[in-house]
Amino acid sequence: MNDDPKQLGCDGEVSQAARLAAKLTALSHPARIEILQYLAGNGCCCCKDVVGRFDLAQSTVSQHLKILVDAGLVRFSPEKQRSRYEIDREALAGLSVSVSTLIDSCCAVP
Amino acid sequence: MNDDPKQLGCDGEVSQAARLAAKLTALSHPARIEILQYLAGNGCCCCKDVVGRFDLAQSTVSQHLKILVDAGLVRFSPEKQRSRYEIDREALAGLSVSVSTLIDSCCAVP
DNA sequence: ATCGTTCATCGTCGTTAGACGATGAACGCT
DNA sequence: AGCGTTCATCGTCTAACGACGATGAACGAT
Repeated sequence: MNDDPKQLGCDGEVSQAARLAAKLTALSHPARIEILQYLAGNGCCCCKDVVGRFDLAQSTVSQHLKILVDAGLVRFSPEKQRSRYEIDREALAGLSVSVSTLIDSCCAVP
Repeated sequence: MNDDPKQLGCDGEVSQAARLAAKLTALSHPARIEILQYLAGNGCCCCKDVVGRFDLAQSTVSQHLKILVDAGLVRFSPEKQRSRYEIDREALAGLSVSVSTLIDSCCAVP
């Protein structure tokens, strides 16, 4: 385990960390955490609902929602007029497992 | 639960999301995830060890380590010459709980 | 005393994030 | 047809990130 020339695996390990980091990036903003909680508490929301809830411009909220959608944490249905945003519970559960796994592996004493 | 004027709690909830977001920001970079794993696997390391492991400049590694330390995920002992960096397992465990709590609360059906 | 190591910090540079207003498309309603 | 709503997108601006090289301090070793 010490004879690696330089960094960390050819692709598998790197992209795994990168994938997790991408999802964590989506979660690493207070507004997005609270938007997620709001979505969770309200099942299904349109952008306007969220806008009315936070002190942010509509474009900003739309951006944050897009980031959450792109990260795969929120599902998006381009409804006719008011698009619907909904928590992706499976994805969130998966992320929870990933984080736990990472942290557990870091906390385990070798 | 719908009569809040605008955003989200006066301070408690907001700063809780902000605090979590701050820690997640530290975790939201592939290099830092891998540095964390490396520290976990090696108990206690100096900066040079990490530098030799990753394909990053010493100053960059030092920066990443500082971010992890500032987030409270890594403990730092300014040893004489080679400073020691060590995983803070308690903090990591606490973060794991925070993330799980957040996600569980988001996955719970109201 | 001098040299090599280690490391934090500074300054720089290019890129991205975060916030906003403005705009225009799509739609419901009258 | 015309109006109001909703929303994604664009452009802009500032601030922060990520990476680097250079520098200097602190220390061990010779």
